[in-house]
Amino acid sequence: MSAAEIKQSALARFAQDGYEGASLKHIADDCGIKKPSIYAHFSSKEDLFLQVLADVFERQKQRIEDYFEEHASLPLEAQLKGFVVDWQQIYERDAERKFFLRMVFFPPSALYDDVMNLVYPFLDEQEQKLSRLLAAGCPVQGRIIRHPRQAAIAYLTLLDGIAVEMLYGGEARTTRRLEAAWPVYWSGVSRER
Amino acid sequence: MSAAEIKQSALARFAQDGYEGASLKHIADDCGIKKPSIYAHFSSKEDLFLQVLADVFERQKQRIEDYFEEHASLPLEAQLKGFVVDWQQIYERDAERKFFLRMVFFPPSALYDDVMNLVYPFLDEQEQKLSRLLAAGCPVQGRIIRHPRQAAIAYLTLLDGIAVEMLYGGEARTTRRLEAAWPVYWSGVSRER
DNA sequence: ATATGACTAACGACCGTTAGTTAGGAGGAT
DNA sequence: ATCCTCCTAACTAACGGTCGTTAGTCATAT
Repeated sequence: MSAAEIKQSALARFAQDGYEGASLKHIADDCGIKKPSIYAHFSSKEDLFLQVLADVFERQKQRIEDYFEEHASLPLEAQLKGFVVDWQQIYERDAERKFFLRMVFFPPSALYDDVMNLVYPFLDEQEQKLSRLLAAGCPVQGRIIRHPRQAAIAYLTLLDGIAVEMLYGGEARTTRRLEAAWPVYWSGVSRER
Repeated sequence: MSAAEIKQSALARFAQDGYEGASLKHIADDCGIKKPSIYAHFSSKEDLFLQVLADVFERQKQRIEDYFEEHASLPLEAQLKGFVVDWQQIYERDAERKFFLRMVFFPPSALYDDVMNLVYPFLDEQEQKLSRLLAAGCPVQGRIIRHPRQAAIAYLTLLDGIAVEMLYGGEARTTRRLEAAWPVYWSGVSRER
């Protein structure tokens, strides 16, 4: 049994039941060991949680970076919409996103500061990156008719709206929402109709 | 001490700490009684929670209804944007919204079905009402260039995106998000630029 | 020989809950 | 008016269970 396997089980439990709702016994059961064995790898529940949290944020950052690097040659609209689709597809089979969203929206109140010290820089960086992307992809006579920052904020709003539906709506409802909201967003920020 | 006061304290605690994270002791302390006294009014923690939940959904429904009735004479855009603003302003001083959003997004896993039996009908009704509003407000040669249902879904997506920012972003960030995203939405669904 | 990572046993604290008690107020009968 | 009764809503004490955590032990592999 490795620390990585424990973190994986913990991730799933934290995502499903929250920090307070997830017990070390459940986590231990999930990966086939006894509760005190966790303490051979982590000094406390809090320690386990914070390590999972840091890992998730790191991977999340990496994944976003990878996506936009891989699809840099696509037209801007395809890049942006594809990112949401990609996000959705991974989410379906990935407790990581649920954990991520849960901790961003409702961090355990005992660890509020620890969580938010990761969340705020992450969101700011994401907004800046998007602003640059929107500004760079559409120079002087480009298609975007909004200020890049405004288009970025609106995009993040859309992203969150989709994310919310992911949390409880299932795949069909999420797709429906994306297909309805994307054209509205795109025609709202671009010259196209 | 009345049952209503206990429910109010419970609401605040459930909103802040979640179902599992909120203990009866905390709730009792908040309203100045001892823990077992809660059982004079509620048969269990679950009972208390479910009563709070039902109340919140009832009031939420009522509030939405009242808003659109009061502002029925306004132009459609003002009605729709005003609703978001109204929502935001009430939220600032109201644990009720936080509770509502928390339970919609991350219901306690032990009571998942009870919560979702309230959530799904609520959301469906809201979508239908919005569709009717958008369809009725903009007949044949109206301003909306989208199918009413599509405009409604996109509106709900916007609403959720704003709600997310309310949860952790504070008032300033929420306003910034609304001011950025609203024009994008409106020009995306209407003839106006 | 030493270190790792499992284990069992048990700790104190807190959880939701129940039992049993008590103060206070309402209503009715004398 | 006063007594008696009943009900309500609070209380203290304590229950069994689970929580996170620690101590101590033991097999395995380096």
